[in-house]
Amino acid sequence: MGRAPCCDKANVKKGPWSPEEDAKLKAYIEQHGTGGNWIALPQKIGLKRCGKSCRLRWLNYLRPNIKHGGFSEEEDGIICSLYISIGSRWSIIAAQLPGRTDNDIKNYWNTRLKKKLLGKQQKEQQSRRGSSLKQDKKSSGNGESMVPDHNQSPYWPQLPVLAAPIPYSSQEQCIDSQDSMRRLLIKLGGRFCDDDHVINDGTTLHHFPNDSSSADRQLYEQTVHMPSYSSSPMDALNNNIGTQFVNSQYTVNGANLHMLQGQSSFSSELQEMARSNLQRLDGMEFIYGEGMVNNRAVNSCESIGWGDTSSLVCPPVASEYEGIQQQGMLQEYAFSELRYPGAQ
DNA sequence: AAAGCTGGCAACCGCTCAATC
DNA sequence: GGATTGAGCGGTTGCCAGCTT
Repeated sequence: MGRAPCCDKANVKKGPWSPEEDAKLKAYIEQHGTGGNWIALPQKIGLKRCGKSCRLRWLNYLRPNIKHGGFSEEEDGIICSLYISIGSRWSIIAAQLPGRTDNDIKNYWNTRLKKKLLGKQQKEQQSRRGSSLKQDKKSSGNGESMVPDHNQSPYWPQLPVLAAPIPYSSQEQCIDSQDSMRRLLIKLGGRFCDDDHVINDGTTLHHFPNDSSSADRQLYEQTVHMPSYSSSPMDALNNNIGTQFVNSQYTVNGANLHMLQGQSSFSSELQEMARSNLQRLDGMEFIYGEGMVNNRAVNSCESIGWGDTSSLVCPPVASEYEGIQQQGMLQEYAFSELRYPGAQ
């Protein structure tokens, strides 16, 4: 019954690998292969290491043709595209970058790429804010802005764009989702404005007085904010990926939260990121609730493993990953190009 | 020059899933 | 069919080098 124990944890060396250990492991694997059994490997070689540790060392460092550091713009683009499409599935992302390991990519994303993108976003926001302030001054003329002061607080313009275009099945759900939405916004590093009725389309700010008729607002939201999905949200996502959200803005009806129009490409990336990772982001549960995913109802309490979610994300990447073919890659490149024009 | 801080990276930990008994 | 283990994966931690004060 069962198999032999993995390793004697007390007799196992931890910490950095010595050149001698590296040499032993490399020489053995190059000559004999792993034999399909990592656990037995260290004993055969005479290494006081856990099999897991050997495997990791080989895969991340000793394996031939491993590249370290020096990520190109092209690789950046691929990583971003895939991260946004499938989330932090580093092994899958690594498989698209020959010579790169999942650990390397993970570290690169966490330490550099994420900051790089955030920095880019902040720059764009600042310049946009600068130009819109000029416009405000011009258009208001008398110095009285249509925009309430609170909208100029630092909390307002940095709101990340979040897509929540999935129709709610009930008003209650929508209202109950406020906390989830807040948590998500915080998690994504964004800020939100609690003030009612204020909508920012990226260039002008519209203020709905409290006594605005709901019909007016509904019309406004229908014509400007809410994209309509013909079948399912995810169909739309798949069909319009990379284009639709940039030009969309949303209000969450009754939720007192407002999504800003694509203030930057990175904002829409976060949108996508949020959409494709909903089941893994705390606070995203509000999006699905009992909503539809690819035309099937999803119970909000159901735990959805990644293995079950192939239908939720970009098909070429998530559902048929094993053979990501050129078609898939081309899609990713196109997607990337939309967000990083000229980056490749 | 030294102490403290920060960022990058290697390695470990803990979990899930598949394979095996 | 259930128990156990191995493989693989993503998240986290700890160390170290470089930078700042």
